This record gives sequence, C-alpha cells and structure tokens, in this order.
Amino acid sequence: MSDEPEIQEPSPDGGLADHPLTAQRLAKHETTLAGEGYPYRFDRTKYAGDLHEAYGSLEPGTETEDRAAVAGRLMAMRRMGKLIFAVLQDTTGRIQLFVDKRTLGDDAFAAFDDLGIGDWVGASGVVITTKKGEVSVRINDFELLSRALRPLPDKWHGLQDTEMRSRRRYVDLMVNDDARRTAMMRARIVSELRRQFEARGYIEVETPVLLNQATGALAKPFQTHHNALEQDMYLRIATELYLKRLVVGGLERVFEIGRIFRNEGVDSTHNPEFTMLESYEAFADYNDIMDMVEEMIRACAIVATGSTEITYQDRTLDLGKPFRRVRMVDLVAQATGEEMDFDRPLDEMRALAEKHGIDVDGTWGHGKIIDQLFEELVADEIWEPTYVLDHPKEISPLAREHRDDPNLTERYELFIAGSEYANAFSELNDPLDQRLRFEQQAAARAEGDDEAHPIDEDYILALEYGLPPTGGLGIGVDRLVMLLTDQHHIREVILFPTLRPEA
RNA sequence: GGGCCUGUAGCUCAAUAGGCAGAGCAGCGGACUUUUAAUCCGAAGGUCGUGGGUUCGAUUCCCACCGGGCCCA
Repeated sequence: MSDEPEIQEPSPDGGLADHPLTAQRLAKHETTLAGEGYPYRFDRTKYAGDLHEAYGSLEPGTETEDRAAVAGRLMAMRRMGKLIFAVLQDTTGRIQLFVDKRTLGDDAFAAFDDLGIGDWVGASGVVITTKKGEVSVRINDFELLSRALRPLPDKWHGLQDTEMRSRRRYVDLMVNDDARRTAMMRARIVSELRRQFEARGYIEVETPVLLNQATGALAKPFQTHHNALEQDMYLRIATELYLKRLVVGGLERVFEIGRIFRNEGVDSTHNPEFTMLESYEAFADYNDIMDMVEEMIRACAIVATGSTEITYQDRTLDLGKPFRRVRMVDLVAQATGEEMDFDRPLDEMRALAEKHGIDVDGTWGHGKIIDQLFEELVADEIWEPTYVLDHPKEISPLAREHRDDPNLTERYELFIAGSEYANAFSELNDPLDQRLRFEQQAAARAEGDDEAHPIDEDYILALEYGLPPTGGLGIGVDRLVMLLTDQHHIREVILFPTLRPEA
C-alpha cells in the first residue's frame, strides 16, 4: 500500500446498489435483463386525453366493449387486495388502470403488483367507468416497458426545491403539472410565432452563432477559441446585422428564432443564453411593425390561454385593446414636469437627472440622460401594453433618424407590466450615417462607456450595396412566454437554465 | 459586488437554550374487490451541504468554503 490517496473507482451501477431504495429496483432490473428483457416498442391505440374526451361523460359503473391500449409512466398504485387502481401518465394526462385479479389472472396480477411507481407501462383492456365514475381501462394484459431505478418525489407535494427542479427538469416534468403545462405552452407560442411570420411571407433563416466580432447590441459576449483557425471567436449577442445583410441580398422578409448569448448576470429576467426573435421586412417602417406585433401578441395569447385578457402577477391585463402609443420624451416630460428640449444646456439636463437620483456619467448627452430618466421614473410604472416611441438618436445607433426630428429615431419598445417585450425600428439604411453612428459609439467607448457598440466594417460594406427601407423587430421570446404563462422567473420558462456545477 | 435567508431520510417538512434526530409520503412485510393524497397494522430508513474551530460533548455556537433563494447595485 502506498500513501497515495485512494482513487474512488466509479461503481458500475452508478451507486444504485448503495441505497436500499435503489438497490431493490436495481435487483428487479437485473432480473428482468437476465430473463425476457424489456420490449423495444409498444402499440398504443389511445392517449389518456382521448379516453377522457371520448368517455368522460359516461355514467358511473358503465362497461363498454371498446378496447384501448395505453402507455405511460406509472404514477400511483392503490392496492386493494385482489384489486389495484393504478394511474398511468402520458403526454396528454392521466388515465386510471382498473387491475382486477380475476380479469388478469394470478401470475400477471402478482407481476403488476410488483411494479413500482415511476415504471413505464403499456397496458390494454376495455374502457369502463368505476363506481365513482372514473374513466378507466380494465386491463387484461400489460407490459413493463422500462423501469425507474430511482424513486419519484412525493406524490402530493411533487418536487419543490427550486434548484432540483432546474437541475433535474425531467423529474420536475414528471411530477409537477405546472412545469409540463409551461413547457407545452412555450412550444405552442413559438409555433404560433412561426406561423404568423410565415403567413406574412417571411422566411425563416439561420445566421451564425460563432463570430469574429460580436455586434448588433450592447452586451458583453462569451469568448471562445477556434483551434484549427487559431483565433478567438465570440458567441453572438444579437442576430440583427446578419439578418439585415440578408435583406440587402434581396431576401425581403426574414426572421430568425435563435439562441443569443450574453456574458452578464443571472436574475429573474436574465439567463446567459436566451431566445430572441428578430425579423426584418423590406419596404416597411416602424409603424407597420407596430401593427404586426400587436396582432402577433394577441394571436399568441389566444393560443396560450384562449383569450387576449390574461392574468399576470395576480392582475388582469388586456392585450385585446389597441396598444397605447406615446413618445419617450413626452413620458419623461410628464414624469419630471419639465420639457425635454435637446437645445437646453447639458448642465441643466444633468442637474435634472441627478435630482432624480441618477448617477450621471460625464460622457452622456441629452439622449442618454432622457433614456435614464425614462428607466428610472417611467418604465416600471407601465402596466397596460404601451409602445414607447422615438428614442433619442444617441442610444439608438442602428435606428433611422426620425422623419420629423433629427434628435430622435423611428424606434419603439413595447412595455407591458413594467418590462420590455419588443424593440423595433425603421432601420438605418444609409451607410454614411451608419458609419457616423458607429464612430460616435467608438468615441463613447474610448471615453469609457463599455456599453457602446463596436464598429462592424463588413456590415457597412453590405449597406453600401443598398438596404431598402426596412422595418425590423426583436422580441424576447422567454419573456413573452413568461407573460403568457404567468411565470415570474425566466428559469421557469427555460427547460435547462444555466446553473453552477452541482456541489 | 452588498444585505438578508437557506441546505436535516428518496421527496415534503419538523425539532434541538450544546446531551441517543422526528413526522407524512415513497419504499419494505402484512390485511383489504370500487380506490382516486385510499385505509389499517408492523418493521426499517440519517456523513444533519463540506472542512476547520470552541467544547467533556456540535446538526445546534463561531469561521471559511460550496450550492440555492430573495432584495439591492
């Protein structure tokens, strides 16, 4: 023996034999493997949901002659001696199995009795309703399809621990109806968004995630390294500039629903990777995009909840009536009681901001100060859907100058219940102006503003070939799903949120 | 980054002025042919997040670390 610390050999069963609860299940599993093994397929004829829909209105104590083969995870076993009530859960819901020793025979009944909660089971029989009226399948045959070697959480309380619910989402999905419902609703919402764009003649495209330079937004990127090319690369922080290159190329209506990566903090509305929807439409301006977003959000609400009137954070929210449209400068003027005039001396603007508790940076101009006042005084207070219009040019380096006001841009953000859901503009399509804006950003960056956009020369090159007038849009998909599913933390709508390694 | 809270059986939760750690569910043995959080009887099940410290004795007090939550920046 040496003094070296003993190396822990990983046990071949992953530690299952070390705990009585799993050792029993492991032993049964090994017996099955040594014997007839597990089936490779099962012919299901009915989902749980089908049976409840078709037979839910039958009188208690009805016996049909209709055969059904169901399959799912065994979620409950109520043993009554020579009778077992078992509950199978499939993707549509739950169905009770009526397991009668006389129907099934002694051996098969004993085998069913030996099943454990969590096992995957396929069973067939006739549809009946019990004395209490529960739609059930009285089985005369069943197969153990796969065994759960680990026990399920508490049947009544489910899995509560927030961390475990995220780490072992599969368990969360098994036992918590709300987790399943949210995942299903997210799928429906994303599907509806696609349908909406396709109905408008958009095509779905995929632009690169791995880039030499992360541009198109104000955010810190994740850095990685390409070994063969011997160069550092970045994960995208937006899809914007690539999608507009495609419009330059003549793909006049494009959208992308894609994963975006931002190397920033984690909180109730931020995950390092999240899903962004961006779209660009040639010949449209931001007014057209406002109309479109309103229709799409209503469509998604109906798909998710059946109504445009939803409940969010215990308050009702009417997405059905026209969204309010109001300029950012007017909202700030109203909140401060002072007119937002770009000709006003900058010192007065700074003093106003400081009066409202804002820590003013020396690099800020009128536009940035107005934006900060908006964030500080107005944004949280907005409940009803509101398009906040015409952001200052200083904070909108990719948006086109407003046709009526050179200090502003044709841009809007959609605010609902204090949060931002969409950001859109009439796209800046003049390469000369775009270069100027990038240079202003570069100057701000040089003065210490680490939230300034980097310059993207190749994008300017693309603009030099001509971008038509274009209306663009970005929607945070995770947040939209949160809104429509009444979830208040982004981890509840992301199946596998970013976590530290387990302790 | 700061403040507060938190980690106990597979799960959901208790308890301890510092002295053998407790329940429900799940699991195991038994009874039961209409249950649906079934019921009843019985026997089990713990590295109290990890590592230090104080102490005769630490799950409990102190320190550090790890994971998680909420609020603030």
